[in-house]
Amino acid sequence: MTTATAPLTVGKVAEAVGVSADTIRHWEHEGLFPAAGRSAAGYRRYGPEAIDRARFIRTCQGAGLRLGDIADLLAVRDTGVCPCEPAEQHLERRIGEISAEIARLEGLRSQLTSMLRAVEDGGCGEPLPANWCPPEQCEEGGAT
Amino acid sequence: MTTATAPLTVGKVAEAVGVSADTIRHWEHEGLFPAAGRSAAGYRRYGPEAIDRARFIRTCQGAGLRLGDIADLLAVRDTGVCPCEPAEQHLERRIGEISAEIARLEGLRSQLTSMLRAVEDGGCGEPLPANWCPPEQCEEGGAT
DNA sequence: CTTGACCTTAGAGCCGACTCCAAGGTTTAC
DNA sequence: GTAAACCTTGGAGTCGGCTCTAAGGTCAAG
Repeated sequence: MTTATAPLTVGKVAEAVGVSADTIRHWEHEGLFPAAGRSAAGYRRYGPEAIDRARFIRTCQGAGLRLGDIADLLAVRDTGVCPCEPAEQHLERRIGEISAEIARLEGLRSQLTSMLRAVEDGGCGEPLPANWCPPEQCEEGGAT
Repeated sequence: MTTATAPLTVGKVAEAVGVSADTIRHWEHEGLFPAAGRSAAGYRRYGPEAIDRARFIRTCQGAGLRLGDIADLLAVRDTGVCPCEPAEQHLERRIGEISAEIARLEGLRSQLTSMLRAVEDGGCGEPLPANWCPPEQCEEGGAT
């Protein structure tokens, strides 16, 4: 059992989860990583659990959570309790946000699509609520 | 016909289209508005066409185009030609981007939804590909 | 012992579209 | 004539998550 806590450097942790060392340092700066232990020379040294932590963060990011949210979850996790409860709330909120965004984008897309169709069909007729054309030009059927 | 070109100030133009004067100045800075004429005191003075221009910009923004895209369209518009052709390309590109984003968000949402369901159902069982819980805890069926 | 790959720091830069600030000059309404 | 409401400028700040830089110190391999 004397496999000695492998003295991971920041770069090793980063590599293990597929991010840059800068990113890990950034996470530390943002409070997602507690201040790491340091070697004599001042290098950050991590135990293997740091990789779990980093992976956790990545997973949460994959789930669309922001660093601030993830910091919340980590704070709970660090008490030794599963962050499921707060995670539930974050997830619900996030799902709501995503649904709203999808709805917005779908509305936008259908708007753009009909614009595009109008442009393809009739050219400069009246493709838009506003005037694509300079007021002097293209004003053939000026129904204001 | 001597209604004299109403000497609109930046604030008037802004108000007419529902943005701030700062925004108009920002647009000018970004090249969407040509340098306006100035009054003796150095105030920007606009003719009524500035309102058309601003409205055009707002409409394009509503269509999800970025300022850079809109600047392109305006450049065409300023030659006296309808920007329908380039607009078509911008619209197509934008629609593609939006569709991709919708797809991404839908994937994300269904992922989050199933996570949420798992969390609601079973608690800390195995709601996530990563470990929500600190490695020491909750590890009941550790299939790595 | 040298070379090269790592590590350290603080701080600036990026994307997009504003928004706000200070400190002053101008115009307008009463 | 005076006060309020406008205008001017340039530059910094906002949000999010990095990414890059410079100028140095450290460590492992050969």
